[in-house]
Amino acid sequence: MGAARRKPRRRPATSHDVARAAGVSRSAVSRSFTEGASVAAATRKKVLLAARALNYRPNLFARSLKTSRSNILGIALSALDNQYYPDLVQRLSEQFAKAGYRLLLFVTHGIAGPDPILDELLKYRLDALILASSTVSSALAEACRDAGVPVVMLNNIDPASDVASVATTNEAGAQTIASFLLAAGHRRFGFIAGLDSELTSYERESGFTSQLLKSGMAAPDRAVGHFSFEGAANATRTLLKRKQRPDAIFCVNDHMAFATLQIARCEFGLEPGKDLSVVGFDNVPIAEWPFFGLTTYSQPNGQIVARTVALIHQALHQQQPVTLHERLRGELVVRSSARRPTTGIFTTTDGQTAWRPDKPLG
Amino acid sequence: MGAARRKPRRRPATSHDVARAAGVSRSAVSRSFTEGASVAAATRKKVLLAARALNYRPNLFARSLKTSRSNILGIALSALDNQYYPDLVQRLSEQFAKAGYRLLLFVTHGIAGPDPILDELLKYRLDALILASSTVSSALAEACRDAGVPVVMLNNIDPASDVASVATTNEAGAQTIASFLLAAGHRRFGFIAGLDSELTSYERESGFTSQLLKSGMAAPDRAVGHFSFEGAANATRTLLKRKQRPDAIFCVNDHMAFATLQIARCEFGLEPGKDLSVVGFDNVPIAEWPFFGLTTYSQPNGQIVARTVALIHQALHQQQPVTLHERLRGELVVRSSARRPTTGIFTTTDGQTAWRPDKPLG
DNA sequence: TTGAAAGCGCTAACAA
DNA sequence: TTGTTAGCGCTTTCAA
Repeated sequence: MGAARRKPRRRPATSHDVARAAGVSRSAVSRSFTEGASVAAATRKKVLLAARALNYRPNLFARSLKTSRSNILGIALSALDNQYYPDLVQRLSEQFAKAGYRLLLFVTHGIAGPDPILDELLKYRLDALILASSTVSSALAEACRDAGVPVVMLNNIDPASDVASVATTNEAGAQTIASFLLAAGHRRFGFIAGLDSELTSYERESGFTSQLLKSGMAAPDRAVGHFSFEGAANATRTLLKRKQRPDAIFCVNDHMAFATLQIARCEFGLEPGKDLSVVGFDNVPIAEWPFFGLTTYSQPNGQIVARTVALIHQALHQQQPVTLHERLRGELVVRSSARRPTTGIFTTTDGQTAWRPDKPLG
Repeated sequence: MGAARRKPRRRPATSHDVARAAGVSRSAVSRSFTEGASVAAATRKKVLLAARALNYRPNLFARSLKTSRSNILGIALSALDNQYYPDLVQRLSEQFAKAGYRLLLFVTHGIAGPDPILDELLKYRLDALILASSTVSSALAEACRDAGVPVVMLNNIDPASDVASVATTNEAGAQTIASFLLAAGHRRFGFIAGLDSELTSYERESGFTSQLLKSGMAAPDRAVGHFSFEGAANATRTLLKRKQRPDAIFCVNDHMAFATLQIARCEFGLEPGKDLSVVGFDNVPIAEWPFFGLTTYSQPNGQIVARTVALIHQALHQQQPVTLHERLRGELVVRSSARRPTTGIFTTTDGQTAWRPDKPLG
């Protein structure tokens, strides 16, 4: 079947082949494929024609040897089961593709020390590295940076480190959530943490708690959910079994909030938004599904990605290394999983219902 | 802050640097980093020591120039929002990492013709290409194959093409679902297709319909959901608004089944598993969440990935190109979204509840 | 077991 | 604008 049309074509054509076919030098071929190089239009046309005929495409790895630019970016991820990441990866992939970069995937499931993956990362001459794994240490980031690879950490800030990072305003977001729940009349709060060692989790907890204390409330009853569904389910059971159970729970991310929502309803018979308010953080795509209707603080993924692209572009095209900690503001998206305050609700430009405090938070 | 400990280290160390430091030739360095090369133990130790001191790591791209092996695999995906893919990608990434390969990501959102992405793919000297996007044409696959890049298509078979593929037994799975629903006493069926042009969708529909007809039933009432949540929501509304509404709906994948479940309950007040049976296909991670409890035909992702690894290994280490269409059997995982038959239910070795027909299907 | 030498495919001075 | 030349960092014959 179709054996006749199979071309063996053992070795792909090289610039040498094209040069010969077009009757020019290899430099002319190279220049024809380089944006803004000085080639006569006629020459380029000849070359492109020959190239097409021979199915020639410049070998990027050979090019990278000369230019020391691979056009490949590494991206380190851990939990792809957390719905937040697929969306982020898709956006990053799209935006970087536009700029001529591809993403090389490194899935690091909870690696502690920097060493095992570091060798792997450095073997490929990555133009830059995006660390989007919350379990990855900033030591790894620094090692890469010291090896000359620009690094951007996504949603995983280490203020003590001078590695560039882009993140959401976790603390302000959590403060907004606290104010929102207070404005809705809640007085007994629960909090489900991710991992105590994790800064993102800490920042959100800190913002939430500080805002409650500032308003004269008690600190929230807390449990740790380990960023996993099962962990969050257990944390929810712990909180809801207390004699004085909370009537509002803030989960450090949506993934865990989904667990809380389901355990509350299925095991405790509590109606989210009525008997219990549940708020998450991330605004992952399925948060808007009718079964969840999760009220959650959205991460501005579009902006996060745009800034990441800009930062890496800057690191690649300027002399001095980028050392910046950027914070991007999200929005509290209001749905049905939490009771609504009577004031402060508005509609955003993209048609979502959101909430902001009447007066800016301290 | 910490400026003192920053090492500039402009250019990474090369084998030449290491050779000089260790007092050996560059060949000796190369051999020390090559599995099974003939080097004296003492020499290798010297080299490794010097390498460590200089932070040397072989440049994979330079190596690939000589060996014409990049150790990079391309993976083309479209819908990362479909929960099926993150799990697949994670498994592929893990298994291939073990074998020394990395995945380079190509997110193709519904590209029609082969050309735009083909150039991109071929610029990188990929050792092989995994096509896991259902919207990608087999023409693209053939173009890559003809360019000398082994291709494996995942869950996207084109029987007319001789490109290797690994897929689930879609037809048998759908037949099992039909039998399951029949055994549970259903007599009025609905079907939500993905895309009419898509073979996976067609195979599942064909298996479902043929089994119903074989049992003397009418063909299912059908609507097209375009593999999207909104599309499936609309398809569900269409089916449930009929005067003779179906009491069992098979959705071509889980992603759409979630939409059906929610529309049925939230907009039509139907209780899944009681008033209406809903069955999906894939068994994505969240199918087991309490709110869904989706009865669905599982894809054997572990096996799919294992076979993909094997196929690519084979294509890379043997002479003749691999041209195989592999089919792997899944299991109908029984949860609560569909009424259960009284017989045929059993527990699998990994503790899941599943169903098989009493006598094998024709 | 080791080193010398050639070359993988490309780009970038430099000179013409 | 073009071709010549010299590598980028590595592996791999081939001799020693």
